Amino acid sequence: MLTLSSADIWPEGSVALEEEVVTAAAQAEELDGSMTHSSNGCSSSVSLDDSLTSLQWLQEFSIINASGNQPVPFSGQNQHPLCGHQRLLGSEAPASPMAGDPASMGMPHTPGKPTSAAFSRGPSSSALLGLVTYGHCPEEVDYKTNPHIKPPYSYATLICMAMQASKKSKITLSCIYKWITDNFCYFRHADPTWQNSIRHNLSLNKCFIKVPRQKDEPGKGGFWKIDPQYADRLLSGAYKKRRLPPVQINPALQARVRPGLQARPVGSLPAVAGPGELSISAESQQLLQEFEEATGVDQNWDPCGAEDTISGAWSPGKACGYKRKQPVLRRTTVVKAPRRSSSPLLYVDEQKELGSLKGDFDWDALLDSELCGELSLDSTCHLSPIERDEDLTVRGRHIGRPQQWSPLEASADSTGSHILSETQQSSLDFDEETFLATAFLQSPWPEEDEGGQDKRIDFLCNSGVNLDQLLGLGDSFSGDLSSKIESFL
DNA sequence: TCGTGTTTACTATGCG
DNA sequence: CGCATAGTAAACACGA
Repeated sequence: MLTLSSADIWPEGSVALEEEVVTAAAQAEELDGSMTHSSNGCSSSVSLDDSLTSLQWLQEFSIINASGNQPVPFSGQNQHPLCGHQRLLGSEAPASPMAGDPASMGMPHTPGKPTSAAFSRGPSSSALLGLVTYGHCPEEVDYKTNPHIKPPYSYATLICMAMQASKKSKITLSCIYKWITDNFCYFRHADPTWQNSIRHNLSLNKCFIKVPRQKDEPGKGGFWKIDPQYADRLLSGAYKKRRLPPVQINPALQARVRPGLQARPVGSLPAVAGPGELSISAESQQLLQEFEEATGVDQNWDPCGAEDTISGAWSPGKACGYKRKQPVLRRTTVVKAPRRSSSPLLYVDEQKELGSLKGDFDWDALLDSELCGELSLDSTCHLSPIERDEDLTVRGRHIGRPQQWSPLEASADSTGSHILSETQQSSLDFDEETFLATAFLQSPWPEEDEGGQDKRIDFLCNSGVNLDQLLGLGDSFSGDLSSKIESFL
């Protein structure tokens, strides 16, 4: 039994265990296809002989472990301290198993999976909410369960997060894939070309260092680690994802939600969902129609894009008005058929192979983290102090109080869904997103009740991770940011 | 065959 | 407008 502390493994931790980690990771990879272990407890002690094979390090990212054998931090509805509206936490997930993942309708649900479903309010509305989440900010979208909204993080950041989440000095490409798909539902259903982008990013980005697999190590590919000197840049948001278009909806799912839409007038919706389609209540359809009318989504919706979607050749850019030129036949005269998205199968396979997702990355927990316990995200995605009157400045940006809600928010009633204007969206700064995400990574425990605190303490006791280590994260975190967080804590 | 890794090309976006 | 960054697509090589 070997216990790894975060100081040992991330990001500049001792490399004394590196060989063990590599070997264990290789073993884990060998068993990758059978990673169906359920959590064998919440201890953060990492046992090389079993936990690495079960990727327990990912399990440790379960913030609100709402599994049936774990106390549920939240029960019922909570007035979310951040956004000032009703939201359901933790315990809601089992009650509405598919709430956050309408695209997985019919898929076996893992009871107690900490699906946060921050703004999903039931199976009928969740799909809609995914669609109407306009100008989303990460704290308003449950990326873990919302298959419609592409996370606003750059691939480099996603990779970095995966690496950091792994708590290992190096991880395999497949682990990166897995972490991303585990924690961002979007990628479970998206065209798998994002994996190409991940690989492209790993190869091209100086931040990532390839660690070749030892000769005697079985498995494919090598390991990847983050260059510590770039880690802070990544985590501090220096590597920004370019601003997102107003709406990034997974057209593959959009097509399922709105089959045959192109044959209908703009703004209209199918009255009855057919087989294999998502069932959307009339109320939800009304909301969606209102949304479309308000935002003009359909005005920008290109039926040709839908065709592309049907054929599986989709990219987020295409879905949001990116008029790609006619494909230029370069380097080859052979026009390959567009790759059909294998995401549904992928998802099925994942469910079968992986069982419960190991990489619980609960965005609700991010919201409810200690950091956010005193901060909120207003409609402009700015952090706002809740309990305090004084304003805050994060990374040079003023943090204001929530000031306005979109009209559609009211129409979304208790859903609490935020519909942000484009201007508001444009104000979304990746620094803050990364800040929050990183803050979560460092302090992923909600401070909502004793159970949560107990778990946190338990983790700290068992994992050998102290707060300083969490806050320090080597050089991966800029000092000013750390001090700000510490001041919040 | 498939996963992995590299490379090139192109386009979009944001910013000075 | 030019540059840097980022995303997408594709070709290709290599090894398990």
